[in-house]
Formats: sequence, C-alpha cells, structure tokens
Amino acid sequence: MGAPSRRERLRSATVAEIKDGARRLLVTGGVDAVSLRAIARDMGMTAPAIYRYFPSLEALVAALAGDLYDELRLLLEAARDEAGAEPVDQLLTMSRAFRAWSVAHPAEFGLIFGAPSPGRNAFVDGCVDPDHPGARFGAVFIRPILDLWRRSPFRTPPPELLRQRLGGRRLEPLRLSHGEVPVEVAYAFLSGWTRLYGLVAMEVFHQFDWAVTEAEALFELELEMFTAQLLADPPTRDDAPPTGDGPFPASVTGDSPPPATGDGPPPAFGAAKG
Amino acid sequence: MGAPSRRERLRSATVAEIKDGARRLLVTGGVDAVSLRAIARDMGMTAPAIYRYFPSLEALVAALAGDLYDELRLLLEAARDEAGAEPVDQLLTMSRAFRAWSVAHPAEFGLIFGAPSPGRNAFVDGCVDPDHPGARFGAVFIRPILDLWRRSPFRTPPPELLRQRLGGRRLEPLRLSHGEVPVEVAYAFLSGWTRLYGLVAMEVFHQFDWAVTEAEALFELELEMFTAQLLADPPTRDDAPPTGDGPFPASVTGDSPPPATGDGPPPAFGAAKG
DNA sequence: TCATTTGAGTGAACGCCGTTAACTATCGCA
DNA sequence: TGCGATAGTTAACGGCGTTCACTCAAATGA
Repeated sequence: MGAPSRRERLRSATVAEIKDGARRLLVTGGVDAVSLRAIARDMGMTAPAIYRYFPSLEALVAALAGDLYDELRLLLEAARDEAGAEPVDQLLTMSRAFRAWSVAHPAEFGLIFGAPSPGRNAFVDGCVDPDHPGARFGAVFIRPILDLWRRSPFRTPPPELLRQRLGGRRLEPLRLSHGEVPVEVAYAFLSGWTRLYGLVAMEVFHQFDWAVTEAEALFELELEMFTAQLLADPPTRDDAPPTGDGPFPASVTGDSPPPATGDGPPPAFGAAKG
Repeated sequence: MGAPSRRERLRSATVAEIKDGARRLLVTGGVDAVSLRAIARDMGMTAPAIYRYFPSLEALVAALAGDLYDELRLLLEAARDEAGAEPVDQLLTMSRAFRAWSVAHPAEFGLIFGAPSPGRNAFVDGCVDPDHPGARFGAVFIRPILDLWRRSPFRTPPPELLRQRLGGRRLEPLRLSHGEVPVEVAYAFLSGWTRLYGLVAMEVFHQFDWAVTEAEALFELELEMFTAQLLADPPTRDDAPPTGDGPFPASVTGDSPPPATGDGPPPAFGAAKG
C-alpha cells in the first residue's frame, strides 16, 4: 500500500488519457465514433499500443461506462448532501440533478442507460455483482426513501399485494446489494426510479418530440405527482387522511396558489408542506 | 394507380429481401451486425448493388425502424380490437402486448426505442411529421384513454396545474399529430406511456438485473396501480369517492381476495370492477 | 423490328476499423 | 552492468461503407 511506483503513475496516467480520449469521441460523435485508432491518433500513438492497457475496445468502453456510473452517482450523492435533511427534498434534488446530467450528456446517458450493444454486454453481465458500479448507482435513491418511510410511512399499495407480487426471491438481487429493505420501500424505489428513468430516457432519446415541446415541464409535473404520493399519509392510520381525500394533497389541488410560475423548477416540495 | 409494372414488382421484392436480411442480422448480432456487405452476401449480391435501393446504410436502418414501428402498432391495434369495448381492458391488453413484443424482440426494441445512434438520427429528425411511423405509433394509446375519459372522467391532477405545466404550445406537436385532446387525457397518456416505456425499457435493457429477478411481476403490479388510478372517480364529483379514500380502489386494497395467484397476468381489471 | 434509353449489378479501389504477430527500445531493478 | 519486464513500433489480415467506371439485360419508342 506504499506510494505507487513511477511506472504505476505513468501507467495510470496513460489509462486516464485513453479514457479521456474515448469520452471525447463519445461526446462528439456518439458511441460509434469511439475507436482505438482515433484515440491513439489523438494521443500521438498507434492503435496496438492501447492493448497494453485494455484487452479490447469493448473492455475500454465497459470501463468508461463504469466511470460514468460512478461520476453520476457521486454527483447525485453530492446533490443529496446539499439538499438538507428532508428526504423528500433530497429525492427532488437528486431527481433534478439526474435529469440535468442526462440532458447535458446524452451520449453518456445512452451508453450506460441505453440498449446493451455488443460493446456493453460484458458490462451488463457483471451487474449482479453488488460492487458493480451499476448496482452501486441504482441503490443511491433507496436511502432517502428508507429514511422517509422510517419517519412517516407513506401511501403504498397494500402490503399483501406487494408481498404477493414482489415476495419470495424476486427482490433477492436488491437484498444482496443493499441489505434488507421493507417491501414497501422497495416498491416505492422501483416504481419511482422507473418513472424517473422513463421520463428522462424518453426526453434524451427524443421519444417525446412528436408530442411535447418542453419535456422539463412534464418532468416537473411528474415530480410533483410522485412526491405528493410520497407525502400522503397511508390509509391505514385513519380512513380520512388529513390533507384531502385523494392522492393529491392540498398543495397541488389548486386550493392554494400554484407553487411556481411555470418557468424553472418549483420550490422544494417537502418544504412546501409544513 | 394501375397494376405495378414488372420492374416495380421486382424492385419492391428486392427491397423486401434487403430489409429481411437486415432484420435477420439485427436479431442475430445486434444493430452493429447490420452491414451492407453481409446483407448482400446473404442475397448472393455485392454490396454496391444495395445503393440502387437505399442511399446509405443509415437510410436502410431508418426504413427498417419505420417498418418496426408499423409492425408494433398493428400488433397493438389488433390486441386492442380483440380486447372488447372496455377501454381499460384495451389498455391492459395493449400494454401486455407491448411488453411481450419488446421482451421477445430486444434488438428491435433497442433500435426504435433506444439511444439515437448515428444510424438513427435521420429517423428521429423526421419525427415531428405527424405521418411519421413513430408519431403514428405513439398515438395508438390515446384513443382508449380518450374513450374512457368521455365515458367517466378519471382522477387526474387538478386542471389548473395541468394547464400551467402543459398549457401554451407545449402540447402543439401532439395536437398536430392527433388533433385536439383534453389536457387531462394528454396528461394521462403521457404519464402512463412514460411509465410503460420505463418499465419495459428497464427490463429489456437489463437495468433491473441488479434488483429484481422477475420483471413481469413488477410490470403486472404497476399495471394494477395505473389502472386503479384510471378507474378511481375524480374528486370533483364528490368529496368522498365511492370506492374508498385513496388512489387504490377496494379491489386492490386487500379487502377482497387477490385477483391472481402470482403466476401469469391477472384477469382484466376493468371487468373486475363491476 | 430495331435502336436507344433506363436500370440492375459487378469489380476495383480508397480509407476507415479491430486485432494479431513479430520486433525494438527503454526503464527499473538486482 | 546486465537482464527482464514494459511500452511502444510496423506490417499485415479481414471486414466495413462508399464511390466510380463499367457491363449487360430489360423496357421503351419510333
């Protein structure tokens, strides 16, 4: 564990330079533009030299994908840490940071969240490993939901239904990578993450173009709906929830002024409740 | 408009053969395996001959993507027509058909719903055209939702919020491709289609592997939740909805026996209400 | 019927690409 | 000082999209 030798320093610097070149090509020309020859050309090298550092182009792309997962996870963790102690605020901030990164980095998003191309299969195959960057990223949203659940359980589908649909060993991979979690929390995470992913992927992949001009407005609307659901008290406590009778609390039912003018994100939702 | 000449028949047959070869390569080896040389080789031709039929490989892939959109749309329309007159049953059947096709055809799904690669940019650019296969496909879910809304308005976010978030010209592309639609219907479609897309894309793209083993169980659970929301009467009619106080009607709150054993799809949801 | 035009297809070539093999020079260490 | 590991080179193979010049058969028109 001593200081890395000179050789090791040079080697890791070259690895970083290769990855930087790969990412630059990814950004400018899409994943198809990432080629060993172009990377080597930009570095003033020849292509076969890269084989001293990566066994194939596919392995290089997989390593780049792992780095991108880590970069995005660190970004979201930093956003969470800056959002204060309120779990709902943390979720809102992380969701917005996720969308912002994805929109600003469509090529990177496509690489790690798009279709597994032959250049990505080796990466996907390792995803069952809990230490895998993909699994570590996926679990980053769970903690705020768990905190929220422990403080004040939110409205979920009935536990019997959840256990019926998600029981047995169906959540075993999640347990392996994140430990035991209440099935309600697991469902809230899976449902919320799926909606978040769907919204952002459809925007980045231009699946909204034929229908919607400003995907951000729809994104903010869905954020409000999901957090409203997370803030609604569960029906088990009482037959008449305190803040209305539906899934939409008073703050979004129009009884009070709308929380924002429509331009830009509205104020944090958790703060608007108290 | 008379009978196509012999030349035209031969030409369209060759076009079809080229597309068939392209799709075969797509299925067996992914989108990267689709190459003019391989297609021509399988046809007993040489690669430059294909340029008599398509101006580039990218154009060929774009044409294939258009065909896939149409194939999937026809499949969903057929599923809808076989699902009876109940709009909720139609939505359930179409959603299951969409997932089944996507899981059975991951490469095709990746091509039309995945990241826009250089081979797909030309296709995406044309998506604002209402006659574009992508737009025609996207609109296929709107009709059942519109039928349902006209018969019995469902629970939506408050219209003021919807108009604030989706008003102005933000839904202009959707209007161009499908005509005028109530903003509540547009929201229900966008929200529901996004959730459906997110669920299926995450399953097909192996984004669930680190957390869940049976993505179908989660899919069915989310189907139940979404249709429960669609079947809940809107809060504007009365302060106390007839079938409970939350977003989950009695049929999924566990008061009645669960609708299915957990293996395979549950019975149609709309039928279970009456 | 025959000349002409159109269209389909071929072969060679250019410049990319990933990958392998054989070889060389340099660096670090005993 | 010498030796082994390491990082790099050049050359080559096969595959790719694409272009160009060319051939040949089929449709067309006088």
